[in-house]
Amino acid sequence: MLRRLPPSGPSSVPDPPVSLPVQDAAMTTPSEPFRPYPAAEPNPDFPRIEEEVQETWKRERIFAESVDFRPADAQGRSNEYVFYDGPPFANGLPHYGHLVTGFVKDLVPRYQTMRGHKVQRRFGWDCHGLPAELQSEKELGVSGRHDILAYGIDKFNEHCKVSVLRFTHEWEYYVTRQGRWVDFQNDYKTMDLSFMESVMWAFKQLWDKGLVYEGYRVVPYSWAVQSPLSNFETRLDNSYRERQDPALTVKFRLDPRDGDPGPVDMLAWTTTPWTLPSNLALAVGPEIDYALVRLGDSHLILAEAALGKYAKELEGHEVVRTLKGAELAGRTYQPLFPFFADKAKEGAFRVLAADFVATGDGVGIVHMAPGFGEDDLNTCVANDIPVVVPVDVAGKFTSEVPPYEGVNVIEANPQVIKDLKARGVVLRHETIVHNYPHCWRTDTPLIYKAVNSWYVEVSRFKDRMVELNKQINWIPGHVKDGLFGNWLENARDWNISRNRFWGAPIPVWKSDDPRYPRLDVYGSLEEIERDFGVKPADLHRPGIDQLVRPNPDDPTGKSMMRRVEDVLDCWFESGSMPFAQLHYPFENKARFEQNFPADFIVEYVAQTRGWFYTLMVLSTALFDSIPFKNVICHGVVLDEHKQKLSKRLRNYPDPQEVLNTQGADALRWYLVSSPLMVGGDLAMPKDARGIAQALRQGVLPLWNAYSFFTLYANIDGIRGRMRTESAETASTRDQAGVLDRYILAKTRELVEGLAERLDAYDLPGAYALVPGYYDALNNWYIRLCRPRFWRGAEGDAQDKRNAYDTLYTCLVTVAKALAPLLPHVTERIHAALTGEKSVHLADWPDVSALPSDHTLVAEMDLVREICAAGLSIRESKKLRTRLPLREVTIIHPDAGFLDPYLGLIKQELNVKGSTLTTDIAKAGTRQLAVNAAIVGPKVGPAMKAVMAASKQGQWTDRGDGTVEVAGQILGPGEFDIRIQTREGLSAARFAAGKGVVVLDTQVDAELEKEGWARDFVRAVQQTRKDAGFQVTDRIRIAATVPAEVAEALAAHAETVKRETLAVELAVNDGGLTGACTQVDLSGTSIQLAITKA
RNA sequence: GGGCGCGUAGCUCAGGGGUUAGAGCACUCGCCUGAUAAGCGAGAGGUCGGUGGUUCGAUUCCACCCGCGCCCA
Repeated sequence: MLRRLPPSGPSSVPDPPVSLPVQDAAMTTPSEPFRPYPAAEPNPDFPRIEEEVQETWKRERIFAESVDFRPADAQGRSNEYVFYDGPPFANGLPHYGHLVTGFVKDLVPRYQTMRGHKVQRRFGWDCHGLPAELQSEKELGVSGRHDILAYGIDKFNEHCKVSVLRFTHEWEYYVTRQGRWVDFQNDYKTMDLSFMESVMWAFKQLWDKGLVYEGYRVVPYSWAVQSPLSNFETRLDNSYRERQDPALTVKFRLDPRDGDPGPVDMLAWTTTPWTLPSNLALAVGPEIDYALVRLGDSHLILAEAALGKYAKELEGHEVVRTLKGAELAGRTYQPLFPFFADKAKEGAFRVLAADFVATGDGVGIVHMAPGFGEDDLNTCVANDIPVVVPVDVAGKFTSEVPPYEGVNVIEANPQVIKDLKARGVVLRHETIVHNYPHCWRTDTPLIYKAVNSWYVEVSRFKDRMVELNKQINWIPGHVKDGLFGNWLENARDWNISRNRFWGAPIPVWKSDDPRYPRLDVYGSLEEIERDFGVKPADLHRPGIDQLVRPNPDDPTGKSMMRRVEDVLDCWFESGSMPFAQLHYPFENKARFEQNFPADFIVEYVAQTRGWFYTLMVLSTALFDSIPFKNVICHGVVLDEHKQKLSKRLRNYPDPQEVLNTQGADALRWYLVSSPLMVGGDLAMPKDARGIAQALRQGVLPLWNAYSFFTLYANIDGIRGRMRTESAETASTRDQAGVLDRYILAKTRELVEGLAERLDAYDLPGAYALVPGYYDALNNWYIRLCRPRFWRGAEGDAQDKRNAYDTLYTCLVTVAKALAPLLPHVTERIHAALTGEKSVHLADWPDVSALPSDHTLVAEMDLVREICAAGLSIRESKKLRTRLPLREVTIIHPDAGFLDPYLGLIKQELNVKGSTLTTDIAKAGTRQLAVNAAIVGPKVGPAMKAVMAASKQGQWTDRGDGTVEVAGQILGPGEFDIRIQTREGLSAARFAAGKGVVVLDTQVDAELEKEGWARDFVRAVQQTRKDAGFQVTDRIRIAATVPAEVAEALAAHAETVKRETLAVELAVNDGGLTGACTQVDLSGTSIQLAITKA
C-alpha cells in the first residue's frame, strides 16, 4: 500500500479522493458515473482547434481573469511583473517581425502570470510622426509644407488622425490570431490628450532641469516644398542623381603677421559658391602638411598634396617652406564679402584646426559657412563663431546680402562667381559632375541649411546613462556593451523638434518681438489655462497655435506670446510611454512609481537606437533610473537568401495562410526557438517547411500522447488522477514502478529546466528541452507500458491504475509547463484532461510533488542507450526484432546497477536471457582513454607522450584505481577505461565506449518458430487495423500458410489468440472468408482472413 | 574608414583549449507498432572561411586577411 500525502504546496491541483485498491475493471464507483474524455482527433486540425480555444478565451474572458485574479500586492510588496508594450505604428499591416515580437510579448507574461504575478498588458498605438504625414500627403494629393499650409493644417491633421488608425482592425486580427493576450480595450494612443499632457510635463521637467535648449542644426532642405527632409527621405533610392556644378578655388587674404614674406593668401575649394557670402571661417587639418609658395609677387598656402593638381595655375611657383596645419590655426583673414564683416568682433574669419579636413578633394583648406554645412556648423559652434543664415524658407537670399536679395541660391552661383572674378580672388573656376541629393517629391536639388531646432542635452548626462546601463540585463549579452553601450558612449544631443504638423506640440511660447524677449514653457493643461484662460481639449495644431496672449514683459502691449511652430519628434513620445500611458503625474502617481522600471520589454535589435534609447534617455533625465530591467532584442526575419522580406517580391509565406494551415503554436515554436532570440537573423524559406517541422516536432508528439491516453482511458472507463504520493515513496517495487518513477522524475527535470531557462530569458533554450522529453514519454514510457493500459480485467488493476495516473500526471504537468510555449494546444489538452477553465489560470507546476531522482533518470537513459545499441546489432546482422534471440551480455565496469533493468532490456531486445558482467575480456580489450581536459593542464608538455602511449595501449593498471602511462600516474577521474571489442563479435558499445552489448546471434528452430508466431500476430494486427476494426473487437482468424509456419502457429496458438483477441485460429483448413489478404511474413507468403467474432 | 554580429554537414543551426565536432531537415537503408509513417533507428555527408601566432594540443584563444549582415561616419 502506497502512502498517499495530501496535496502540498500552493499550486497543487486538488485531486479527487483516492480510493485504493481499485477492484472493478471499469474503475468507477456506482455513485460516480464515468465521464468520458472528449475524443482526441487522431489527425487534428490545429488551426481549427486554436480558433476554438481563442473563442473560449474571448467568451470566458480568460485573459482578463488571468490578470485580475493575481493580487497586485503580496506580503506588502508589489506582486506585479511589469511589461511595457512598445507602441507599433499602425499605419501598415503587421509582418513577421511584429509576429516574432508579439510571441515573445505573450510568452514571457504568460509564464510570469503562472509564477503568480499580476502582469498587465496594455496595447499601445504610435500615432504621430512623419510616416503618418507622408501617408496622408499621398492620400490627399498634397505635397510638402507649402501644400499642407494651403490645404489647411486642421483638415490635414484631421485626416492623419483617421488614417493612423486605419489598420487597427487588421492588427487586432493578427495579434489575436497569433494567440497574443493584450488589452485592446484599455489601450493607449500617443495622440490621446492625457498622453500628450504627460509628454508636455516631461518636456517641462527637462526644461526646468536645464536639459532643453534651442539651437541650430544643419539638415537637408528642400526649398521647393519649403521643408527640411529627414535622412530617411534623402536615402530613398532615387534621391541622388548626377548634376553639374561649378567648383571654385578662391583666395582668402590673411591678416599680416610678423615673419610673413609679404601678403599671403590661403586657398579654399568649394562646389557651392553661393555659400561664400556666408563664409565665417577656414578649416585646416592640424596634421596635414601645407606649402607656402611664391608665385610671382604673391604668396599662397595650400596642402602640399594638392600642388600637383594646380600645376597649371601655379606654373613657375617656388615652395618657400612647408608647415603643419596646426601652425596656421588661429590666424585671421579678411572677409571675402562685406556683409558679415562685423562678426569679426565675435571671433569670425579665423583659421580653425579640424580633424575632418582631408586632402582628397580640393586644396586641403575648407571654406566654412556654418549656416550651410554640418561640419561647418559643429566646428564653428565649438569655436564660438556665430551662425548666419541669409537664406529664407524658399531658398532665396535675404536682405542681409543685398546684391543677391531675392535670388534663388543656386541661381545666384554665376553672379557670385562673376563678382569674385572681378575682384581677382578666383584661382580656378571649373565644372564638376557629381552625385547630388535631390528632393524626391519635386526633383529639385536639396541644399543644406541650418534650421532652428530644440535639443535635449543628452551629452550632459550620457555618462550617467552608461553607468545605469550596467544594471540592465540584455539578451543577447553583447548588446549591452556593444551596440547599445557604444551608442550611449557616443550619444549626441537629441534634436526633438520637427518642423511639421501632426505631433505633440512643443509647449513653448515666445515673444514675437526680440526687443521684449520672453519665453514660457508649459507643463500641464492647467498652466495653459492659467495664462490663456482656456483649457485645451486637444493639444494638436492648429488649435494650440491659436492660443496667443500679450507679452507681459512688453509695456507697449503690442508684442504677443506665440507658440513656436514645431512639433515633437514622435520618438520623444514613445520614450515617454512608461509614464504617459498612465497620465503621470496628473493621475496614477503611486501606480506609476510602483511600476517603474519595467521588468521586461522586447523589440527588434534596431531599437537600440530607437525605443530602447529614448526610454533610457528620458528615464535617466527624469527619474535617474533605468527604464527596464530585462530586455530581449531579437534579430530580423529575412528570406532564405537573407534578403529583406518584401511585399513586392513576395519572398515569404503569407502569415495568414501559415496561421490557417500550420497554426499559431507551430509558428510560435518556429520563430521563438530560432536564432532570432539571440540577436541573429532568421533566414525563413518561402515554403514554410520550417514551420511544418515545428508542428511535427513540437506540437504533434504532445497531441499523440494525449490522444493515446484518452483513447484507452475512455475504453477502460478510467479518469486519471494526479499521483501525489511523495517524491520519496513513488513506487519502484517492479519494472512498471521503475518506469513510472522514471517518467515522473523526467517530468520534474523538464519543469525545472524550463523554469531555469525561462527565468534566464533563454527562450530557445526552453524550447530545446522539449523534444527530448517527448521522446522519453512517447517512445519509451508509453511504448513500453502499452500492455499495462490494455490489460483486461484479469490483470493487476493497481498497476493499470498507476499507469493511467502516471501518464495523466505527466500530461497535466507538461501541459502547464508548456502553456507559455504552446498556449493553444496545451489549453485544449489541459481542459480535456482536467475540466478546468484554463491552463493559463493555473500556477506553474509544483514539482515537489514529483520524485527528484537524477540517478534513476541517468540510469534509465543509459538503459535506453543500451537498447539502441542492441537493436543496432540486430540491424547490422539482419535479425528482425520480432525474432527472439537466446542471450544478451552487457559488460560495464559498474554493471551491477543495471540489474533491476534486465527485464526491461530483455523485453526490448526480444532476448530470452541476459548476463551482466564487468569482465571486459569477454568482449575485447581494455583501452585507456585519458581525460585530456584534466590531465593536460596537470602534466603540461608530457601530454604528447601520454596521448601517444595511451593510443598505442602502452599503459599499466596499477590495480589501485590508478594507471601509469608514459611515466605519469593517473588517478580516478583522470581517465576512463573503454572497451575495444574483438573482431567478429556481435557487439556494440554504449556510454561513450565504457560499456558494450553483445548479442548471441545463433538462431535455432525453436526461436525461428516463435519468430514466425510473432510475425503472424503482427500481420493479423495490421489486417485488423486495415479492416477498420475497433481495438476491442474479438475476431476469428483463418490462414493458409506453409508447413513450417503452421508448426509455429500450433506451438504458440494460445499466445497468438491472446495477442490478437482471437476466439478462433484456423490454420490450413480451407474456407477463407471475410477480409482475405495476401501477407508477406518475413519472406514467406501467407493468406489471411479475419472476421468479427 | 570605425563598431557590433556572423562564417561549422547539401540546407537551417548548436557547440566549444583536449583523443572520435553535434542536432534537425533532406538523402540512402532498415525497424517497431492493438496512439502516432507528420513515428523510430542506422548509414553516408565536415581540410569548423583563409593565413600566421600562442600552446604539449586550436574548430575554440590572439593577430591579420577574405566574405556576409546591421549600425555609425
